[in-house]
Amino acid sequence: MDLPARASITRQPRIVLAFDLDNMYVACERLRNPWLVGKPVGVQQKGLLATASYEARALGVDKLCTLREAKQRCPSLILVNGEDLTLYRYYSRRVFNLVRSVLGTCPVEKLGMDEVFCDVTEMITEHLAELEGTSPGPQGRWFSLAQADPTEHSENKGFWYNPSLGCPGHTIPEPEATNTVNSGTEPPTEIVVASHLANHIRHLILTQIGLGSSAGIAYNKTLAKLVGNLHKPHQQTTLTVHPGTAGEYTRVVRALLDPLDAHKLMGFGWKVLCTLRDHVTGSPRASIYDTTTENHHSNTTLTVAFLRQSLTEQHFRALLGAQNGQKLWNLLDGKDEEPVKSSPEFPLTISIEDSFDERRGTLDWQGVLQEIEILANSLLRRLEIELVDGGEIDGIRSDSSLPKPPRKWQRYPSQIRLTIRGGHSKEIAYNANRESRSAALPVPVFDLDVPRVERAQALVRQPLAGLAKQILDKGMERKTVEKYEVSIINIAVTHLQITTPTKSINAFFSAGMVNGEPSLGIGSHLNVTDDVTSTIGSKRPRTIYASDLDLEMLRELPPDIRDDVLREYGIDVSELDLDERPHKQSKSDASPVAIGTKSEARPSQNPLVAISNVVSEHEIGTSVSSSSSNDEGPLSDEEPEIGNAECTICGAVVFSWSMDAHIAYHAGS
DNA sequence: GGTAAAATTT
DNA sequence: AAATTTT
Repeated sequence: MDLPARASITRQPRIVLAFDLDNMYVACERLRNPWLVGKPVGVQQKGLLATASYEARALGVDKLCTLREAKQRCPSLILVNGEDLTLYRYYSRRVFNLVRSVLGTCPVEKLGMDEVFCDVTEMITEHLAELEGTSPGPQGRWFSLAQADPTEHSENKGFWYNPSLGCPGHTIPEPEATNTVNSGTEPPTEIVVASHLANHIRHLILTQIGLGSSAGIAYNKTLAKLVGNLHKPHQQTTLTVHPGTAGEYTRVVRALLDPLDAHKLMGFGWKVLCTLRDHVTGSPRASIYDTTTENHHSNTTLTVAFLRQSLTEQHFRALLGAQNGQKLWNLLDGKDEEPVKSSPEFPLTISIEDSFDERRGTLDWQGVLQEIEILANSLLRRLEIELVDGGEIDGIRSDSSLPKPPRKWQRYPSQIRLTIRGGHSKEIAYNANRESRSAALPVPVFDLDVPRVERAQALVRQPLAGLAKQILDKGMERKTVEKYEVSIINIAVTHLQITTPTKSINAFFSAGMVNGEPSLGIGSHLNVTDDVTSTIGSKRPRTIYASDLDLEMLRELPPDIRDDVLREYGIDVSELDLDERPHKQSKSDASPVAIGTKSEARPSQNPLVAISNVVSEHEIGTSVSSSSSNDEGPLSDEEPEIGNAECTICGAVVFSWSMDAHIAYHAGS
């Protein structure tokens, strides 16, 4: 053979697409409530602005600023509460499923909520092989796709593209430069075709799901992601140089990477940068949390060029570990062999957490248990949505008219872990003060015949209360003798398995005893002491009216899940006239319903159904900063702050601000 | 910076 | 099993 002996231990370069959904949270909120389209929108999580729409950024709103700053800079900013992630998970999964169905057997990896990597080497190679010896017709080339999900997009078996037009969108280097400056090196056909494929997938995501995206196309993950971020909303960028062209590749990639902050490369996180900085500056501990700037990565920006010139491969291996150091060192040259790993159909862990400020997070033992129970309940709810196959598609029942199939768990977590971060000091480094304990997950939590609240309560009694005790009694800070300071509580289930668990726990549901002691009152109906109930959440439960819910949308839900939703909000199903034709509702006959604060732990609406989560002016006032003069909070008023309006078409009463969207809903159906 | 999840290290 | 690190 003419192959050099043991030619490449190193892998062949892969053709990688990296997709990034544009402004995902805002885009999702706009799908739920089209009234938000074109307006300056901010997504709020706790007291901060998690993200802002491009309109808002144009008006001077920075990401990562406090709500007060945001409102100050841009009074017209519309805030949406984004603490409940259900809606984003839903779209994230739809995008992932769509991409996977288009690409067939090619690996598709989900990175977080809004990013997807695809290794399309196989697909491109096969396509090119089929084209061998043929020439493009008048319409160009036909790219035949893997059999897509027939129910959702049977039309889309492929797409036309014109290879002679080069890559759609931006390229690096620019095509002119390729032709004139260099000796006419054309981009490899495979990367051009991959670029067309990426373009088509973006088109599908936009037309079938309604989300805009950006993409990067390159010969490895790091570079694909990196160039994808170069031109952001609704664009794509292709790095056309092939690693085989060693000289040119190095030149182009270095020109690209050298001026960048190394932090932009995957793997160069805060810790790694601190380690490197300490050794470069020779001043160990110079880079701990900087309280003056309140910035985690600090002072000196380390560029890729600087790192490569001031340190060596050996330094990297010594400082960061032989394996990891080598990988990171190679990254400085844009060398990255990380394979695109197919994301499993089910995650390996599922966790849920809530954060607490001093007000909410200074709790006695009862209070801690109460918060844990709320989280446990949310977690169980999520497990049922995501792990139980009850004919759900993307978390929503598909057809309520079919006989209900037996609800079967698709995965069984076997461990449960409780993590608590104590203390509210600003000084604590990002991840410090976290302690976790884990235990076997009692099998009876899978018994769907037992009401979820009961299973949640049982889970608190065993084993969560015990785990909490272990954590809190081992040197967690407490404010007074009987108050604990907690800033984060997280509950995770892990070790998800396909096989049904066997280990059984005696009398799991029998109330009363924890470790031989009488159990503490946990359920809200139990012997909760004094003011605990009334201080659930940072505000008093807000009064809303049943008519505030979008009845039209609710009617569309299958009865069982709809009832479940309503039950969750404590709404008496009989109050709502859901199964009959809509009749007039006026404010006076709508019944007040108490709803807690919005968060993942306390969802206040079905995020897929509610028209939106727009935060009222008053709430902004409260959450920004406690200039609120009374402990009750301004929202304890009987009157809703927001005007309602009655739909002239169906008579439903909705928020005034959502009427546009409501009308649009009629138009669309 | 809040939330979720994975991988790696101890 | 717990803690750390990254995205």
